Amino acid sequence: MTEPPERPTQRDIARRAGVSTATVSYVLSGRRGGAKPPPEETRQRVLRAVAEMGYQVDHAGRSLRRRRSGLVALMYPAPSSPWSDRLAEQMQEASAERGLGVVALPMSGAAAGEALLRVLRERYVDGAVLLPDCPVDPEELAVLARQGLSLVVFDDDLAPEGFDVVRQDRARACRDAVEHLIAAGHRRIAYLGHPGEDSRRTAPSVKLSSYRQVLQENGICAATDLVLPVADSRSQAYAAVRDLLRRPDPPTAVVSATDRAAIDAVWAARDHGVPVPGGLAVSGIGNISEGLVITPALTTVGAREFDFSAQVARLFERLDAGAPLDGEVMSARWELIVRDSA
Amino acid sequence: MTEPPERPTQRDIARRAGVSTATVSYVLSGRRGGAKPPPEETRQRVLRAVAEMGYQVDHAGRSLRRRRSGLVALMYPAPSSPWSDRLAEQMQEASAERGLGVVALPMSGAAAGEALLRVLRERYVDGAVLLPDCPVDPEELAVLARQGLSLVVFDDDLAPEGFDVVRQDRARACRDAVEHLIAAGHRRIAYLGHPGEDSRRTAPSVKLSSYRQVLQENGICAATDLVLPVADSRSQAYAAVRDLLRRPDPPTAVVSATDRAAIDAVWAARDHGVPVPGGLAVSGIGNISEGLVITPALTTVGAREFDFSAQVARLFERLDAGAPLDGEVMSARWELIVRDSA
DNA sequence: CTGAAAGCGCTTACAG
DNA sequence: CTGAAAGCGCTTACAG
Repeated sequence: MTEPPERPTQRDIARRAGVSTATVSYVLSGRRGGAKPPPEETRQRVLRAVAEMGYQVDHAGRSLRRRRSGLVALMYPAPSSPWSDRLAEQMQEASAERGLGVVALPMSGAAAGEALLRVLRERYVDGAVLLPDCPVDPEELAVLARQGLSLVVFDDDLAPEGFDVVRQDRARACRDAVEHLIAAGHRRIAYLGHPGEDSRRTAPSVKLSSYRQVLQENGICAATDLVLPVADSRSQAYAAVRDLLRRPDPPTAVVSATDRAAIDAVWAARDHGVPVPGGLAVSGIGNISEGLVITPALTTVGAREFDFSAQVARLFERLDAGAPLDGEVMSARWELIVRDSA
Repeated sequence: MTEPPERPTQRDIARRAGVSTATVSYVLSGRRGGAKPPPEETRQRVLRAVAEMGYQVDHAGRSLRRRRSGLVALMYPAPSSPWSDRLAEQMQEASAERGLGVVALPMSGAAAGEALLRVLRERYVDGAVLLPDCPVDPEELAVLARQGLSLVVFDDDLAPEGFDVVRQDRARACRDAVEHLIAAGHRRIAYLGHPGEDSRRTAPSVKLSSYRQVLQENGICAATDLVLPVADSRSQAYAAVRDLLRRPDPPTAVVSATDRAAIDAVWAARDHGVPVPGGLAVSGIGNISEGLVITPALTTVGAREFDFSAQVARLFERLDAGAPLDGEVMSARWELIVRDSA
């Protein structure tokens, strides 16, 4: 009794159980329009054949016929963060309840935007949540939404056009952080940014341009040698801040595009005898929980709640609605959270 | 001229361009067996129709027909880490070159193992890399591999059965770390572990059981109040170590299941006036780059190279091979990396 | 209550 | 060089 060399299909099951493929499908899916389900005896025969042959439904066949993949995606710029992990987890839970699956699309490198769009355009998934800074063309999103794709997009500028938009007001919050530093008397303020942040599609990013704007508004020249693309790597951030502090004219404050890098900025300063915030004030962006627990607690900018249930619920509302819904604007506002590091 | 209300199909394109669907398919895929491709004039007509109607190929239709999804998956236990991020990136790059897509499956919660298996069983992907501690039944993997799924599995015990296995020898390395602490005279050694680590399918995990074994071999009673499930959260790890140090009989050393938590253990100790390693020796597991840069540099256990190209290449070899390949054993050995924190 | 049949969108040997 | 046709695996109105 050798293992089946091929994957069995419903036809194989039907033959073995002595029923039609329709009956097999009804038994397996539990669906049956309004009508009664097959009687227990038939059901058992089918299930036995399924078990004996190791039958598994085929995703391609099912989703072609159903016109639905039963899958949703979470798309976010790499590297992942506690926030993207958390959202993935919440989507996972909500999806499992409905028998749906979740895939994550961490976008790294140049090809990432294209890969993301393919997943949406070719209908690998029925819906998706896009976290901020996903490199996609708003036009495209509107077209996809019109074709029935369920989309919840974190973006501060995009108008909702058949998809929902989550506003965070990141620019405002980032500006608040820089202004906070300036109000405390800082003039030499370094910025730890994402690599390539300067040349994004909607270049430069909200974070970097907020930094530049506020400096300019306050008559401070934004020295280019104070802008460092190290915020995605903790070790790079640590090393960069260490080097910064060794310069003849070190900055007195740092804003970091990520809390991770900000925290390493704090350690770098402390390790080199520079007190925080006395010698170097540090503000992060993102509000991860680690910032609360370090000494000094990290001043940062971000959402207060570690909770995306409203956004996830909205995605599933869209999925459940037969017809396309109008776009809605939701809020998950970022705020300046002043703690001890700045 | 309003937007098409539905997604156009190749039939629509064919009609518009005045050709057959076969020609449309040939033009779009660039495939043509051995034969010559359609002439330029026809090609242009088709491409124009595609552009005008906004045609996008349908993934379900294509993969049903091709018997391939053109997708590979990376599966790993949540939360993500620099290693999983890095592997995702490398898979992304290699896949983009071949016109394939990559999805990540971070597994969190109880339903995760089931969700993972569904993705593999229902053939949502053509292949996958499974990082250590994915909660799957080896039997299942063998069956899936036999049915032609390409699988590269990080596991120290599993025999390769139609899939490849990457050996890391994690138990050995973890034991080395604990022995290193004991050799330095430590007797009260705390362990920061993953939540639920004690009751895994193959319970308990390699890391925890290595810790317990070495203590036992050295006649040290493993106090249960020194085992804390905080290694997945930096803030929890920080708080836990802080509390540990306030006890009347604090531990003199800590082993952590993650470098992240180990690093926060270092900070917690330093913040509370306990020198590292003098007052508290700390060893991590994982070897993330951040550990190199902190002060004191983190002693840890892990792979030396931040590079998965051999494993990724092997996955694609499998994918490219028409027939199923035998299972191969690869090595990405973990080592004890002694630096300054222990 | 069950089965025969159509058809989801695509690809590909094959006939012309 | 191009098109008609079969068929991938599944689901579902529909006829019996």
